[in-house]
Amino acid sequence: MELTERKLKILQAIISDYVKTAEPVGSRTLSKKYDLGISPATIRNEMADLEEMGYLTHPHTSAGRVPSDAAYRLYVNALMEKKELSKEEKNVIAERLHSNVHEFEKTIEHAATILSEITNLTSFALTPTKDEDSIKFINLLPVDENTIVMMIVSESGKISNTALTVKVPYTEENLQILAKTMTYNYKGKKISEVLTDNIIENFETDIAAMSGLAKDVMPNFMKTLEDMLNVNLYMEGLTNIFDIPEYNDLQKARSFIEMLSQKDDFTKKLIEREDGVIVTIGEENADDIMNDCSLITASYHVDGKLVGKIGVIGPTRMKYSEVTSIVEYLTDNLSSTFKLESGGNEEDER
Amino acid sequence: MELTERKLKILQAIISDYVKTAEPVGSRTLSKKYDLGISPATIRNEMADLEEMGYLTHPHTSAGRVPSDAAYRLYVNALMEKKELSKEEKNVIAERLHSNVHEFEKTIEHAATILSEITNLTSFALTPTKDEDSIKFINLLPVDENTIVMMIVSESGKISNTALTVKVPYTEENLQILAKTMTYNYKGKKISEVLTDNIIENFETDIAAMSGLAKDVMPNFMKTLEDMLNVNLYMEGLTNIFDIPEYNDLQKARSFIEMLSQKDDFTKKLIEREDGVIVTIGEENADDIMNDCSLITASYHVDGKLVGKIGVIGPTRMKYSEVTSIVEYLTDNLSSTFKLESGGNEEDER
DNA sequence: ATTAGCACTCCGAAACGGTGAGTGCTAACA
DNA sequence: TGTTAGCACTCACCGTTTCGGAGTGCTAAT
Repeated sequence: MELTERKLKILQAIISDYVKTAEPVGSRTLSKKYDLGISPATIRNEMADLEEMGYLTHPHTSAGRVPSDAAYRLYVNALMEKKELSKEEKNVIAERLHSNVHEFEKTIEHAATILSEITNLTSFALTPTKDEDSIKFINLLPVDENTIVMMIVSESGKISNTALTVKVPYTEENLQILAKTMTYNYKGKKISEVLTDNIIENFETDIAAMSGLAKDVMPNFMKTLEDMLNVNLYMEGLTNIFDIPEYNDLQKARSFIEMLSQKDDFTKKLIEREDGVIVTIGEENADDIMNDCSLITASYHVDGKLVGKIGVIGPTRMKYSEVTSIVEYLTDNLSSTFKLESGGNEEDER
Repeated sequence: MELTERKLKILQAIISDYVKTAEPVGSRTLSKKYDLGISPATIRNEMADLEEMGYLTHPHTSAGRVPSDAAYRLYVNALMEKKELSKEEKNVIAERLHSNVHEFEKTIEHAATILSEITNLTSFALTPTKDEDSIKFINLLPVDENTIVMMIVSESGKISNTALTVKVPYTEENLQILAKTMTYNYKGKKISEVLTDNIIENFETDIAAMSGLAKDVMPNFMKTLEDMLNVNLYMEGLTNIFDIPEYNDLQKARSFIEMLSQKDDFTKKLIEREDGVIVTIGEENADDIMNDCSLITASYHVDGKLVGKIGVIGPTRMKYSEVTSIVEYLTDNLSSTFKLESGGNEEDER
């Protein structure tokens, strides 16, 4: 069967109405509210066709029609006109985002807050995966007799440090030497490689002769590196779910919240998604428990290399056009923020 | 009216039964399940008395009795016998806690996880308030031409650092001098005082002559100090609420989750609570939205000075005896862990 | 091809009635 | 005088029924 112009119009009207009201939309309502120039009966015929084609469903015989996942997909791919955010909207977002840039992670978190407040959905933000990140230098600093601080700075500017207790006495000179040696050995190496290869072991035997210090330091070194690879997930507006009619039911609200509370699982799912603006609708989500959700994510870049993600999750019935635009604008904005911040000199246009 | 021995026994039985079943308990059930040696009719009379005295309520005429907040309070204060945890239980907790001590904050977070899993309630943990913490030393380290790292170590062992971009060129010597001067000026001062007094301004004028470096460094210094004062709230088992019959209702579950999602507010409430093991029941909680929750918190100590909190929140119907013991044991354990960690000298068994 | 008309379906809200757990009261009992 | 058995009464709960309305699909007329 052909998807005629008229069918598309009707479909669009149904989607638009359903997104607003969350009620199955009937032929009468449709012909009244949207002047399509045809009578309810005609619309009914068309709707029957659309249902046959898989774009509409029927909660039950005597109810109106509801768009299927396929309908939303069609809408997102073809029908939807990208909503250009107005100047004011853009300003609001940009201003709010920049009102709070003094720290990297805070900015990311803040972005999630903004996103949630604007869309009234549950939003999340993922700090960059640092697989590509490499070690810039390592420093060891004395604190007191049996405490030292190990500091690791990565190429991307991430700093991580740990206090560690050493059992053997140390001299400041020893520390310096160990730090220099470590820097010399690991500088430029990818963190993930340092962790997977058994570089550490080799190194330990090399240096063992020098001092027992290394024995105290190295295990912590690895742990700290692990921490540096960890991504953080921020989530905002979790309780917005309660305002959404689809989830006006204890079971559904429960499973939604439980799903998002499994932060590790959810993080993994997010990391696996492709970069760029990605929309997955209902059953397109591999995971069963997300089968009546839609997920919109977009990736931002730090320094052109590291990639983090930000996005929203909500019912399949959502304002795809608007939300997509907002998510996209936010990530663009984040990317450019982090380009400026890290380098200061923006000569490259990639 | 007198609270006779028998009335207390009945009350205790009612509480015990209600805590288990979450169903209003009737006179017949009571006389059958607990051999009090009196008939349902007698129990009814006593229950009527207890109701008059404010210890019981009636959901409706023909329902069993339900303990009031006052009853729980009485129970906690007088009736409850402190449950001594068994050796195994203690071992399980201790082992789990110590399986993961490589980092301070992680340990705290981990404690919350354990607590939630054991009690099946929603648990939380608060990192110590650092009002009392003071600065130990400050260091500035070169990274590249226009990036340096500022590291602040506090008396309690907390380390915090930030990368900052400096606009003026610097020499390593300059950094050293600035760091030394800062350390000299702030060492031993409480962080909160440094932030509130306008020490900074004075300092800035002092040092202005030396280099423009200070201008780049000082604002970041304050921000980092602020961050160091911030406490973190970890929460676990939020969705346990869904398994509790009292919250088997969208409205209630919603308000519970919303309340706990206001992390800032909730944190404030926790900080304001006294130290030690504190139990607040239902309407005893100042906040309206917590009027049908009970809150059990206890404080742990770091290095004998800083105080953090850990606890659970759940329906007023909870196993006070058990939960209190667990919370207490956990905090004791945390306190001694952090004593060991910082000091190294363990005088206690284990 | 479109539309008006009509019988039909089915959800959801409201009304109904029976059941059972539990109470309060009274009178008998030890 | 405290305790208990008996009994009438209450009321949430649950399944059933009823009814109206929104919406459909089909057919026949335009």
